[in-house]
Amino acid sequence: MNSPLDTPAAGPADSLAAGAPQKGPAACQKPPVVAVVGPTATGKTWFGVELALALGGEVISCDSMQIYKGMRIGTAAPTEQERRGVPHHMIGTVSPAQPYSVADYCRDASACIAGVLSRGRLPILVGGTGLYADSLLDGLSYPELPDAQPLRARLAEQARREGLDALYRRLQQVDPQSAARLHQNDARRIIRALEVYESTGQPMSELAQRARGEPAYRCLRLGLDYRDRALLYERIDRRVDLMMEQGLLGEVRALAAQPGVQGGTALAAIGYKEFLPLLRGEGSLPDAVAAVKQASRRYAKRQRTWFYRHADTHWFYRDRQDDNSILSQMISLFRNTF
RNA sequence: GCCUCUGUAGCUCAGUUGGUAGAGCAGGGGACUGAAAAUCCCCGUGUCGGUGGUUCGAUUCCGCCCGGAGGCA
Repeated sequence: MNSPLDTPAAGPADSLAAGAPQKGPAACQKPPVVAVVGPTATGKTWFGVELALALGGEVISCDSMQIYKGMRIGTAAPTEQERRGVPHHMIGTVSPAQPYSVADYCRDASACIAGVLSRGRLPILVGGTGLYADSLLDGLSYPELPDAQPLRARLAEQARREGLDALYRRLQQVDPQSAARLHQNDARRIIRALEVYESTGQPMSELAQRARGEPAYRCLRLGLDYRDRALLYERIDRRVDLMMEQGLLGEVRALAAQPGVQGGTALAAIGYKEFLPLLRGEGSLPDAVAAVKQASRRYAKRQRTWFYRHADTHWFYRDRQDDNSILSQMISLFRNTF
């Protein structure tokens, strides 16, 4: 078999398959996963590939937008060249006309991870969608529920007619715990909580408690970031300019022209939604490009907030250390962990 | 050279009939359990261009200086 198991560089899968000594008593029960997280444009893709090459791994994308077909440029999904022969999963696998949710992601990504492990390789989760990463890695379970779309549409319509506070008051009666947790303006979550109640007959707060499962993997979380925020913002700006050179506008046009994508999740992606007015003949190209850069900066900030609250993440700052030393630290961290 | 307008938060500007100031945007912080690149919450002290004067008190009125815009020669 010509797997990385044969190479001395092979890591976790190696120790798993060969039954090498583990740290900790329960360590050998759960398979290892390395996760590379952080804000956009911090170099997650590059480090993911480097780690895969060094440790005998395959990359599993953890990105709510890279999952869609036909969004390569705007989502900065890795090209064949950037992948350098490392298999990548969960990129461009779903039609942009199709809704896709965390639950779908957890199901599909777990299957992917199982496949990677069965090949004796290390699964490396790479991406910036915090909800997806935590749901998968912390073992949140999403039980099968009936399709919520019609109910959701009905509730949204009701909010438009009677006002959101009507829905909020209803939630206060039906699921006071969730209502207390949610802000009265957070339409998205209020509707979601009512959805859960209507379709299951149980308050979301109770279901969520029961859905808190055991993590399925032993996970090493690696975070990438810049200490100097201005530096990251410069990188974001440059990357957006590069996307324009690569033909982002054409990609948006092609995507928007497909049947069934209007109003869907895919077109809500940063780098796409900002060009929609332009396609209708409103606004200027420079303004749209500036809007993409700004939305990306804000997104990076939200991602940072999300990932920083996870205490067991090892952070690396690319403006403090050179990439090779970060990489070798990551690798030795990996060897000490598994 | 003369005349007019203008200089207030990172940017665009408002305002104080003289009691040291506030909006939008930018930015910052936070939340997040089936749309998450989504959705939502909170956060505004800055030599009011500089310097003299009038005044109990000037960012506000007056003089001069410096910067910007326009007009006339």
